[in-house]
Amino acid sequence: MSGKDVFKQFPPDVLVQLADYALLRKLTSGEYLCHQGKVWPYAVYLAGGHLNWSMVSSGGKEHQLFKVKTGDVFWAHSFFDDQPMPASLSADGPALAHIWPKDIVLPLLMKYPQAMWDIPKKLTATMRDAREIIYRLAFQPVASRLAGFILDNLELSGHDSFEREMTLEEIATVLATSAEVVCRLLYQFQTDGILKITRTQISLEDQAALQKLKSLS
Amino acid sequence: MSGKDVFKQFPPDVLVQLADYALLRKLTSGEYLCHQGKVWPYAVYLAGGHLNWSMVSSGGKEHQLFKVKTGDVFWAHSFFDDQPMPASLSADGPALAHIWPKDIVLPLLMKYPQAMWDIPKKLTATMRDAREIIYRLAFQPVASRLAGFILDNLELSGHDSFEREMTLEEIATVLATSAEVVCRLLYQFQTDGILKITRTQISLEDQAALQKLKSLS
DNA sequence: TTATTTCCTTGACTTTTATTAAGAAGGTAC
DNA sequence: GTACCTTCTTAATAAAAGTCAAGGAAATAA
Repeated sequence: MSGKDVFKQFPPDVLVQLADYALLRKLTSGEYLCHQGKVWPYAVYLAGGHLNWSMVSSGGKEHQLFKVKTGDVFWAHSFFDDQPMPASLSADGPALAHIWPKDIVLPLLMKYPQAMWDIPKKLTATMRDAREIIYRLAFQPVASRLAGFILDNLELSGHDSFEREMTLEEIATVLATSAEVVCRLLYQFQTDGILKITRTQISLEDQAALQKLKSLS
Repeated sequence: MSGKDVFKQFPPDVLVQLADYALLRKLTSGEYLCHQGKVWPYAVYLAGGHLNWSMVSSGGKEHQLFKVKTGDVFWAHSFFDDQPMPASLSADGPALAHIWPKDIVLPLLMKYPQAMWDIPKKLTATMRDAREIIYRLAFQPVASRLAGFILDNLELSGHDSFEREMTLEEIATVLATSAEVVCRLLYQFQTDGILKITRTQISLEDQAALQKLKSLS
């Protein structure tokens, strides 16, 4: 997710005006900013912390689709079509969000088409993310999805090992599987000489094998 | 998918101008309008026939995400970000498409923000569709997805039975499974008294049971 | 510290899904 | 009609994933 691109296209005086109108929401860990099923026509600028964008099934299972990170802008679906939100945003740790109701932002967008043009750009980026999620669910087994998840985290950490700050349960909601399966696969990877794991740390032993495991569809 | 909403927001003279600039593409069955992996910055108005929006995995499996129907407008991802297309559009039967390159449409959108505003609306609708696909893949077994597929087709047909015009192979690409599994499940549904099937026809016997099967996650 | 809770780990088992192979049924071309 | 090709059907088998249950390890609270 890129930064607050849309807002860059507004002239300075409008930015000041927007800052004035922003509602500040301080969120404690786990608190919800918006709920699946509720109409919520807002734009969000996340000034601090992370938000989880996740879906809950009728059977109570959860699937986390992506995170909104500090500095990101999030445009709620309801902002555009006044329909209920298809998923929920909840704080992953303490977070600070600036939010604007549709009524405030829409007139400004109409006045500054350059700013509005950044919205479809941003939505397209989100659609590409969704496409990746579908690709993985449709074509890749859990082991491949887990391999991809680990590679992403290793890249983020910059090292060849990382402390995971997510529980197995949370990882499972990202991969759309269960904690037991994640646990078993991690140890399987270790048995295969691909990783070394402790209770909370994962370190890479064989990058090529992990890459291969990720991409094998 | 709704109709060509965006174009309704342009004044009549602009619509004439757009009609002039449109490139006409006649497609024969199976022909591709755009290819996954290629940059393709166009907007499409489908004047006749259907298009399939589908993804292919590195292993050669296909997953059809949705159809573009007669009268629909399709905004290619590349139109907004100049990146390669994440999936392909191919003709499902003969089709006629009007296409406009980004260079032509973008200046007009900038001039008529009312028209541009319909784009995020449209993209949001597509994102909601993608969300449904993810929901089904993440939470529902193949049997539930098939139940939903049948219910959708029954509703479209307006009767309590329909001739399927798709092969089992095609249905399988929609449900992200294999033709054999689809076949077996159909006969399973018949055994359970939910459907009656022939080689090409499906008729409903127990709507409640099918509904339940669909929603059980 | 001890008690309590959460998280991790593992085994046994079941269910779901995929794969392979073979043959039958229907359609199409000649 | 016959030959050919596509599609459908079914069985056998294998692989993948989910579930349940139990116990251990670590973290946290009292």
